[in-house]
Amino acid sequence: MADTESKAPSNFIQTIIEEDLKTGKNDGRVATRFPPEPNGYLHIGHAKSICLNFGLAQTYNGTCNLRFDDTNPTKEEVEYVDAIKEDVHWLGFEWHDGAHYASDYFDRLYDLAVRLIKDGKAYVDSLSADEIRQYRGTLTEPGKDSPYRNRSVEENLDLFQRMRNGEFEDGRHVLRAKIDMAHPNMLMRDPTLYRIRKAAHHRTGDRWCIYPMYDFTHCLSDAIECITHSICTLEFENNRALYDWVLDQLAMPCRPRQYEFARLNLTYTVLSKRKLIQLVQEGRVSGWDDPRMPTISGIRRRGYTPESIRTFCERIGVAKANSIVDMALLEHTIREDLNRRAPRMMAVLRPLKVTIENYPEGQAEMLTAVNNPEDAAMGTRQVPFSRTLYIEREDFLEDPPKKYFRLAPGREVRLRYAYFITCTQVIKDPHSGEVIELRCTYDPATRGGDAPDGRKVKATLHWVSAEHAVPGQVNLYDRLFVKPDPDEREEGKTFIDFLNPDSLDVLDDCRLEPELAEAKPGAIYQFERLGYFCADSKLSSRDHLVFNRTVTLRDAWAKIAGNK
RNA sequence: UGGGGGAUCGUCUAGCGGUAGGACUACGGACUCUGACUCCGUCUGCCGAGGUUCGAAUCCUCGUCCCCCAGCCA
Repeated sequence: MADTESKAPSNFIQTIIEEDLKTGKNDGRVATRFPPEPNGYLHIGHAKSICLNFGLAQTYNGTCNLRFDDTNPTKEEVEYVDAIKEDVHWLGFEWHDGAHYASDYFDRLYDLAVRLIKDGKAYVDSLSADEIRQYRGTLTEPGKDSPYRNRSVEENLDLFQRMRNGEFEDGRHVLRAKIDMAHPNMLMRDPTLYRIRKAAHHRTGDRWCIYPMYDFTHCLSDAIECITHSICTLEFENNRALYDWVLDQLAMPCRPRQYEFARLNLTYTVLSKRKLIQLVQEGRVSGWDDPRMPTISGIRRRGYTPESIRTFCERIGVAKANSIVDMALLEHTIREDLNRRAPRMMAVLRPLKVTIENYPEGQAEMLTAVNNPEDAAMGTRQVPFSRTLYIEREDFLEDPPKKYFRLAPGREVRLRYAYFITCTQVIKDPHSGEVIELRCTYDPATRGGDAPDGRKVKATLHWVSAEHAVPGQVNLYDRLFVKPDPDEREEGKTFIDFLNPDSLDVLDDCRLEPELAEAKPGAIYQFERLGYFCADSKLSSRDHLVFNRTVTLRDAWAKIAGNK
């Protein structure tokens, strides 16, 4: 309590809430809601809204409802409601009072619509969709009244009842609010309140053949649930007038207020359900939970933690100006989190054979490796070393450029937690000329990785013992799009044209430190010097290990090398 | 051209008449058995023009640019 009072509001919505609290509005109650339509999977943009709404409830000791905005049976499915629940839970939030559904309010909504008709505030229109569009006017020209606008209350009541009874085909009639066909706000030109849709609803089945529209449903659902602050995104600013109009006509016990904030945009990805569903349907990704997808399920499978997502949502802030957040911030928050908690392991993704010529054949020994230098409590483990090893192909260069510290002919480097080795000979495939093996010598005095004579090496390489290593597949993921803003208009092109052809690189000949054989699906690791990885929650098993790269480590060398 | 919103470092964001601050990025350095982490340092910003004021990102005026709205989607 003292905590929330002493902290300065961190965004304009908190400022509003604190003002409301100060003036005693809503009896000091704060009630928010997260209202997804179950017509797709949640993405990182929704995470912003979830963190905001649930976070506000936590901060001000209020409540936050989960409410499915399920008023369009032709687009909604239970698969989506289940996925949404799972995602909200995974993010770390518990909704108040069980899941709510707008469809739970269909009866009440219907009664309220009848009341509007009785009050002469709504009428059944029998114009076709096309005609309604024509009658609406344009941005600069007023619309004109429908010829059905002045039907009697009795006739409207009768027609609406018969709409409900299923006497008419889809599109034959609609219920409209009677507001003002010349209103400068297009949404106020007699908006549609109900339409006929002879479709089964995922919860109400075929009990209904008329369904309420968003603008009628949302505000009343908020009022029914006694929401105090109804927070939505900027594109609903125009809808606020209608939100208020509906609530003003129907005296509800609670009077919620709508506030709008800018939705999240992220570089190198797209965050619109329409586009994400297209990626899935066209098979550009393996599914909603493809680790390249910005969906919560994709991000989760990629190895992101809920904590890192919440931190991200805090850092991006909440404001009213549209913006595009740099993907680098998201990557920073996951690195920050994983650095603290991910056990370190050694994994060689593109193996290059190394023979330690002066190490006895058939011998092996265990060396002690630190599990996490950031957390001593995570302890140590034993890693086997032997005469034949694998190192990363990119850690050897026959003709190294200036600042390249790694292995090269005649050069000495350290094998992490093991020994100093020196490259004495390079063996190439006689046909291709490709380097296929390195012959090296090791210095037995450097066991553990320190030279008693104090000599230094510039590089430390990760490695695995050939006979002890376990095979595995590693999926290297990169940004889904090549352009920071795939939606940016370019002649004749769509966002599909900017998909990154290299967003997935499957490496199936990787050699992993033995301990990784025990990796449980979803387990997170840092593969030293490479990045953070997680065992794929769907595909990884003891028999076939599959790891997903969550994010690379920051890489100073890549920058140096890349700049030339 | 109607109505509704919005403009602060490269990016996101604070500021509420009194020295423009933070985070990310970038760059430089220190440290290092991960070219990681950590630490230190540097660069860059109030959309423009007027006005009010001792003093303006903040108040006023006039512009400019950007976003949203013409679904029986949400």
